[in-house]
Amino acid sequence: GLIWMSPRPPSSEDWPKEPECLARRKWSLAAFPAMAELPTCETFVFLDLEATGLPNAHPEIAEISLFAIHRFSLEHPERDESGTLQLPRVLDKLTLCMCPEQNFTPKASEITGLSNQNLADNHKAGFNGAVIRALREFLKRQKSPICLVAHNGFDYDFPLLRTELQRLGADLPGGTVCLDTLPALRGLDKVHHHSTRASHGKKSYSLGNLYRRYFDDEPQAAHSAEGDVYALVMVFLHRAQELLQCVQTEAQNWDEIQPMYTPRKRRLSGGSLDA
DNA sequence: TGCCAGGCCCTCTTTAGGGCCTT
Repeated sequence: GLIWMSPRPPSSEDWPKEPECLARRKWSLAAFPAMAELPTCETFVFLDLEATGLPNAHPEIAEISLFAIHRFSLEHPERDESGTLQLPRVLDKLTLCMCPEQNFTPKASEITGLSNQNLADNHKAGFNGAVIRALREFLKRQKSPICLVAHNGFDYDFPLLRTELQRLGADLPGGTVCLDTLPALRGLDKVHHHSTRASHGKKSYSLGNLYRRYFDDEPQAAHSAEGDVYALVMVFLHRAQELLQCVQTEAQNWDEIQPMYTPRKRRLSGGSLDA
């Protein structure tokens, strides 16, 4: 006879016991099956965007930087004689600059050092087909599955990148997942907090402050895309073992990332998207 | 003219407010 394989709703027994960073996570039905099927990510692509403003300004990307690092280098960090963590093997690095059509907010221009005038003076093209092809080819060179990593990425970098891609009718390769180091690190600290409550006051989890706290040093080239990716890689590396565990349960499918805003469609420039 | 992010977290909380975090 026919055996009816009813899909069983997730029960508390299905919730991962390890790592504890997820003890307080609120599970959504949408996230659950994806988590169960998530294969081990091979490559971690750390990324950062500089853009014309914050989400309320409907920003456009002006600079993007990506460092591709294999999980092996994150699992086996190297230190120099003094014990200082060394930047892991960066397999490929891509930094692109583009002239946005949207005006920079004064604050965005101030902190990034980018401006519409300067990018136009340098005859820089916008976020176009050539950018998308470069991104795709860059990702194609990395062993999959790929996990994108960004700080506050769920609320900023990933939705904005999705918006810019959507504007040109493009998207990233299927199967890509993404991780946000901001909630991941907060979650990790929360788990251990009860034992060290009095030791630190309120901690800032901005990328710059994490870097200062972990390395007792000033981040270099802050608010350049490449400088911030460097800081992000080092911050990740400092807690790589824990964060790599979090990926299995905290990562989201790229397909589930909602665009930051609905873009006005733009004519594709910079050539066709066909490979 | 009037609009102007938003999800998460903490707390003097849950009938709420405010700060963080990203540019």
